[in-house]
Amino acid sequence: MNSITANAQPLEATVAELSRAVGLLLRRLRAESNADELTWSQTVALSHLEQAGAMTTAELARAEQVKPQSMGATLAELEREGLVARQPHPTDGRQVLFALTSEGVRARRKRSAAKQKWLLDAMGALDTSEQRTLIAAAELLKRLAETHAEEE
Amino acid sequence: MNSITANAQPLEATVAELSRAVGLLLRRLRAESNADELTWSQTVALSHLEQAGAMTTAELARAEQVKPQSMGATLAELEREGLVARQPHPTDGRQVLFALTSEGVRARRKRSAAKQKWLLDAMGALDTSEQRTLIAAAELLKRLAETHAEEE
DNA sequence: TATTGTTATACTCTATAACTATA
DNA sequence: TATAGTTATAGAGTATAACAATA
Repeated sequence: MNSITANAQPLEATVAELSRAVGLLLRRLRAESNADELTWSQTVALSHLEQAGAMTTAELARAEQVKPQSMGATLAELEREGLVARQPHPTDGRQVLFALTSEGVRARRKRSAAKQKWLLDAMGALDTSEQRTLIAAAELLKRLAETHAEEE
Repeated sequence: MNSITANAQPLEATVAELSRAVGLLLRRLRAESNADELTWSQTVALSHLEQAGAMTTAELARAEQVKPQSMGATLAELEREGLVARQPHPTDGRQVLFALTSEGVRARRKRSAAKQKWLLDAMGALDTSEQRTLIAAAELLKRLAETHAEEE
């Protein structure tokens, strides 16, 4: 319809394909994750804690855009497994800080590599320009996910 | 470590970021989907049937890389809601073809636009080169998701 | 009053296992 | 025997609602 051939595809079709691709890939990531002892959600929570040192339930929930109750369930499970531990918040008695235990650190290091190995291998099989596309896309997808719905 | 600056980031970091971005976006897509009367999985199944006309449980399961039992559950729910109907397979008595009913077509058309409206809006807010990146990424993500794990 | 977290409950999505019917 | 589908069961992930403690 116009001369920008790379954009000839209507945005609707791209949205549909992108949605489906994202669904397929996440299902695959979860399935691979299950081969390990950590679930997908647990892995994500642990990696936040590894980066940040200690976070509250509410902070983690905001980072992953889930409800605090949902994150609370994930943290409770990790705590039961001894991978995270609570610390009192220094100034606010309502809040609870969670941090990796030494076993949590160990588990995280040991498993994170193996966990996403298939994706690493699959990405390694792409050529350099394709890898660059995905690096850029990761940033864009994050931005899309964080777009507010209440903009209309 | 080398001169290709766009690739200076280790692939591991990209894999982690891409995984997380995909998780965030799908969670968001599901949440928006719930505002509708169709769930995410139902929507995906309906769009396959809309494109293909009629498909068997096994075909749909393969297309979405889930087990036949899982797809069977989704189809059973859609059937209960009157959005899809069974047809006997012309030559194989074991197989069952599913197709959209007229209500299924109507529901699909009516809802598909609204369903992904926020993503359409969000993508519309990106510039042309960013949109192009996502168009290319959709294809790559699909390819990644379909990579076999058993390659090692 | 507002915020943080917890407990209780339910729904969606998906899997595995065991089964029936047909090829 | 192999394949398509169904039924039963379970676990992960998430949500909403109602509550308690603290700010």
